[in-house]
Amino acid sequence: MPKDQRVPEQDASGAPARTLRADAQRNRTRILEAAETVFAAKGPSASTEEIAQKAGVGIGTVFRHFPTKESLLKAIMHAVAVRLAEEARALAAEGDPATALFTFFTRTVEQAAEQKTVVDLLAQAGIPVTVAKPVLALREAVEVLVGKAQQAGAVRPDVRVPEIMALLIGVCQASLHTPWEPDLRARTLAIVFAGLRPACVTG
Amino acid sequence: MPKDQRVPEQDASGAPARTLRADAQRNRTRILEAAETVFAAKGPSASTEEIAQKAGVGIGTVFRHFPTKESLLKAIMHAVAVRLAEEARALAAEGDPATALFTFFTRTVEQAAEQKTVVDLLAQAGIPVTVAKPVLALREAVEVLVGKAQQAGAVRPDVRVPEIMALLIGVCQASLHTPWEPDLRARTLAIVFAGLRPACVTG
Amino acid sequence: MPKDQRVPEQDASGAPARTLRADAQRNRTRILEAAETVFAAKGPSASTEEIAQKAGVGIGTVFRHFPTKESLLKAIMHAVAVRLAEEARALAAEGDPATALFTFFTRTVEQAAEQKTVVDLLAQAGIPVTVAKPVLALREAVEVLVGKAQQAGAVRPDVRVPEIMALLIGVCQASLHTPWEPDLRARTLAIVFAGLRPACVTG
Amino acid sequence: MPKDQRVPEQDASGAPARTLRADAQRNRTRILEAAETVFAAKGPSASTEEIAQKAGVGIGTVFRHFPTKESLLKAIMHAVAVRLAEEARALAAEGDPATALFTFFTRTVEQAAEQKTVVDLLAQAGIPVTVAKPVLALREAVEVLVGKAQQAGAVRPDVRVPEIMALLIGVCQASLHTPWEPDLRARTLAIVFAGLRPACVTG
DNA sequence: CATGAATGAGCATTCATTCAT
DNA sequence: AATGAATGAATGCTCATTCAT
Repeated sequence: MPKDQRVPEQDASGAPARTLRADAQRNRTRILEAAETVFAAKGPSASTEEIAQKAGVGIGTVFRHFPTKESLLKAIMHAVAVRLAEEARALAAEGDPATALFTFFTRTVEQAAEQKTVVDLLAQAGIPVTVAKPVLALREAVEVLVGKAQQAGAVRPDVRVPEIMALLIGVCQASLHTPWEPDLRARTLAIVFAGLRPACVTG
Repeated sequence: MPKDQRVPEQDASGAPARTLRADAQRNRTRILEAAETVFAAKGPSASTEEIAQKAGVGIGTVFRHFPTKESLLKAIMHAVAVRLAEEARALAAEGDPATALFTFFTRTVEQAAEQKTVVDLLAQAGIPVTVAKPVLALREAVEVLVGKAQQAGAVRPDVRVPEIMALLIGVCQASLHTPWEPDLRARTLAIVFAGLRPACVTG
Repeated sequence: MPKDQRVPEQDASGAPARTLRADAQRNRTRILEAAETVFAAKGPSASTEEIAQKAGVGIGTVFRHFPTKESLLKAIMHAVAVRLAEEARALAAEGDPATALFTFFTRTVEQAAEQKTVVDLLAQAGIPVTVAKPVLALREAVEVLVGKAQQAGAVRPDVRVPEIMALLIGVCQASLHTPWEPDLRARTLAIVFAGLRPACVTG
Repeated sequence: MPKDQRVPEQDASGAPARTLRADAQRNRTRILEAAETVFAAKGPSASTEEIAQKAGVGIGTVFRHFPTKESLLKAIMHAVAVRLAEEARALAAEGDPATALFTFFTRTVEQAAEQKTVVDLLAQAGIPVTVAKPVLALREAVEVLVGKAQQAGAVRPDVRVPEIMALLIGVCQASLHTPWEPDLRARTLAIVFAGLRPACVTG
């Protein structure tokens, strides 16, 4: 029945498997943005109604796009996961292997300080077998970074990915509850990074 | 017929500045215990009714003692803070200065893995100027531990308390979202501890 | 470029007094069929959206043809009424006057067991002055059947149409709530038919 | 914890398995009454809010007593079932065996004409194995009536209970959709009763 | 003081209906 | 004409909080 011009999906934004009319696409984006903002500010218990309002759409529109509050949350998580994974891959491709992991770590923590959502995502990215594809992609990207850092001798060879993820999650979480005074974040990360580097003679 | 012997408040339990009838005091304690259990299991969104039930009292009794759900949460946080501070002080008094901090850190993380409440507390204990007395007491106790560890040469002298608190919070939070496989926790802590120890020749 | 040949309305399908484009007519039919199926299965609380989907048209199209859910329901009722009236007339024309009424009665009940819609229709066909033409047509057709049955001596002369309609409605309704075990329906109808036949010596 | 005077449950009113404070009992009754009225008028799709309003209580109170809309409906059904079963038993005990069944039948239909709820109940009392106890009790009471009527020779011996229930349901349903003109109900019942009575010589 | 019934604002979700494309 | 996205009132249900018993 469709006689309208479909729009190819730019999947980078954690989007649905369907093609949408232009205006629907626009609304979908606005809803996601609003949701990201609101959830970031108030956590996942924020009301769907508020999101609809902030997005400037009716409540029904939100539920047409995301049939469940949880599905909306998931969509945002995916978007964030995709973004982080891209950053990780970019750093792995271009950056200095010896510092890329640390850079990624630092940037992610910086984002987390402002975006509760990043933290919530990472919470899901935890260590166990996570199902969602974008989250897995993120973990794989981090694995690459870790591998390169170890080959470059910047990270001890016996360190494994799970504990790095745990630390990443942890510092991000901490940043939520910590109005990092100017360089507290830097000092905290310095400790973690020092712990990751190969030891020397440690008498 | 006075079955009304007043009881002085034992302030260690983060209690109110009033004296209570013996049975009231008993109820207060039962409510706190129930709340700690329930909140630990389900997080702060657990329903007040459930707590009342577990405590074996009516809802009204809960609200008589804690006029707000939030005030109940706060009371528990205080209790936890007091407990942790005591552990810290005990370790500072008795333990080996070189390891006491690490021991405290490890124990706290272990508790956090089971007690969501510990994590929530630490979140409040963050870095900024926290008002609540018990929380301040906790931070002071940690300061002592850090000081001793530094004097013993077990922690780098330039490390300050705020970043240690941040790491403590972080690893605790992470433990919530991480079904720590057998020794993941140990490996994660190892990295943090390595980062805290004095470096050697680090060229 | 007129692909616009108007088509006169075949009123037998309970349709509107307008002429429609050929494709519109086709859609109208598909919607009615879908609605009959869906309403038959789920009753009148079925969602309009589901009907649109089953008909393979957009929601908007449904509402263009039937400006209200109720109007759609009414249209279906009419269609069913027309069908039943036709059956009644056919039986009156061809069948044995002594049994035609009973046959019609039986067939209708059989249909009702599967088609909630038939029951709903009959509910409207009740006894009072019903406005809708197709429903009146049905009642007239039944009147003919009754008249012939009475002339044939198969039905007591003092029986009137309203109570027959009431019984028809009733047994149909009952069939909805009664997983007729093999011949329960037959036994139930037998009682009704026995009640309709002329008594004998009844002392 | 309870220190208040409990009230023994008068189970005849389809009541819960709990004892209630006097005021709660009062509210429960008012809710049931309101619900019976409202459901009778608008069918089971009537809104719970409306019932609360009519009962003069808050919405929360309704849900405290009946945690689900369906549970409320069920409670009413039970109450009706109990009432009908009592009428049946009373007639079986005191009445003339030859007419008791017919009297019960007639009375029930009379009630149904005004109380949609009676009809809805009977719909559930259908023929199959119904689980709810009060409904079973009703069917058993009817069985007794039928048995006595057959022993008295007022009902043909080959008639079984299921078809009588089906007819009862049917006529009740019909009465809902039929503003029975003065004696239409009587004439309809006359046919059913004639069908139930032993035939004579029926040539 | 203790109790638990009552309250009602708040929330996720559905669905008939409207309207821009 | 057809489409399906948008709308928002309505609904069932939860839960912190109040208050009569």
